[in-house]
Amino acid sequence: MSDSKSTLTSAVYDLLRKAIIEQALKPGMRLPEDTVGEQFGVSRTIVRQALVRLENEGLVVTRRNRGAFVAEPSKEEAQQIFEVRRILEMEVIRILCDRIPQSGYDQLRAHVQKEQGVLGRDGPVSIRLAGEFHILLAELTGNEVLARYVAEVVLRCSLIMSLYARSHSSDCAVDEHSQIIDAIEAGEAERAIGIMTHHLGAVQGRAELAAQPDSIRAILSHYGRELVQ
Amino acid sequence: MSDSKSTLTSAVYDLLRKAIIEQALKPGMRLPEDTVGEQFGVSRTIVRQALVRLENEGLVVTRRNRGAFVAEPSKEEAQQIFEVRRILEMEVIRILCDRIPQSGYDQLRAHVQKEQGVLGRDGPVSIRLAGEFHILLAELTGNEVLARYVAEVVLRCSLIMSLYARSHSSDCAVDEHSQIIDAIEAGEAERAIGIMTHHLGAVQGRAELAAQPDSIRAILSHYGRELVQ
DNA sequence: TTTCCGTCAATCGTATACAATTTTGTTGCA
DNA sequence: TGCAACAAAATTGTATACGATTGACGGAAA
Repeated sequence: MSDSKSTLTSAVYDLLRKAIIEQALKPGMRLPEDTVGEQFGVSRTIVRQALVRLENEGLVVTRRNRGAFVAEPSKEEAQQIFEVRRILEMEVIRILCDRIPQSGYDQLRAHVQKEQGVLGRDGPVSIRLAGEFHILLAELTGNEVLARYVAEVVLRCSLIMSLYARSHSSDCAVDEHSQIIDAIEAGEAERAIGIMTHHLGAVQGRAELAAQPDSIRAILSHYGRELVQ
Repeated sequence: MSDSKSTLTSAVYDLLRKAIIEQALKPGMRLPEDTVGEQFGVSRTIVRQALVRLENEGLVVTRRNRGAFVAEPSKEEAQQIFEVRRILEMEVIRILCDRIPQSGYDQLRAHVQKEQGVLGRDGPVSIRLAGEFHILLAELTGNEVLARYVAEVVLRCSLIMSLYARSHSSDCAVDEHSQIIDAIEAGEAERAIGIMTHHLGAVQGRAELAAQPDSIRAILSHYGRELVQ
């Protein structure tokens, strides 16, 4: 992903992205170029380039002369992202049932074990790991373009969950991850797709049920935006 | 796409992207920040930001301390992009058969007419229009995220065609565009998907048959790279 | 008290400057 | 002639500077 790109820009980009996904930086939060730059000991030039990349991926939005903010996807946008995610991941399953590298199952099962290791806790790590399982699935297809898009929508889904979901409890999710692996290994594409659809539907459902943003600042900033514009 | 960013960066980005798609800037060509900046009368700061965006979309690659180049997708990468395009566009058809705005057919037919208007000529305009038909289809789904990804892969396919295809003659393509519209209007999802698959297959086939890059400079740069690294 | 307007601080948009790195050209030598 | 080493030019990576825009605060008028 970061190719052989400029070290500093990619470093800032990686850190900001991780902070957003792990909810250290919450949706709606401002990201002043000066502040971020001082924090990391780099100039605004670097931060700005990282922000451009983050905006392209939908994790950050910028308003002219106002600066960058962690994205707060609307419910419509969230719906669209989930739809695209479902489209892509269904096809990932189909491809994997057709062709999967030898080490694939080992990698997947190892990842699930990592997930089970942090199962009780409801922290940022489990959020990140849950997403990374799906990204790993996509990478195993060998199609890097597909994997990149899957990674993008999975990350944005993590952001959406942090906005709309009350709890990230992914207890059932981990179990479903195992079921997906089993179904792929059995070559039962349709069953695997069914589990994945159900899995994503559950994730999406948890987001939609808790329709209210759970942070006061998100609510306020939302109302504030309506007043302003 | 460019959001509310009426900035210089977006202007340079748009111009460069158009130039790449229309093959004014050919794959492998260098894009020195100075030169581009002088050409458009802006500083390197602006150009660099535009290049960052173009790289994120896969139209440009940059090598550290070496600068930016118009992307030269390998055949493997081209294959992957076509695969993702097929996945996305099939789903676009399915969605449109399910729901399509009233004005949809008018917009589509108007676009096909524009394509037929430039049918004889084999110039950059027809290349752009052919791609824009598919982007328009995606936009009609109402799913902006989906539309954005479709636009991205379509653009990259245009780049691939300019690398690997001997001729861009899209005579049959225009006709197939009409057939796709008809099938959608008739509500025959599977037939529409069949036509689209065949359509994309033909495009992909034209690219693969002419497996040799048709520009000497592309060949040389490829050999050059092998020697250096 | 409320509303309007002006000033001000904060922050961005852009250009430029300097350092670091790569590429190129040239010279000397085998 | 061919190769190696060194010097010069070109180009990128990063930081800083300055003008421009925005939003906030506060005072004055209705």
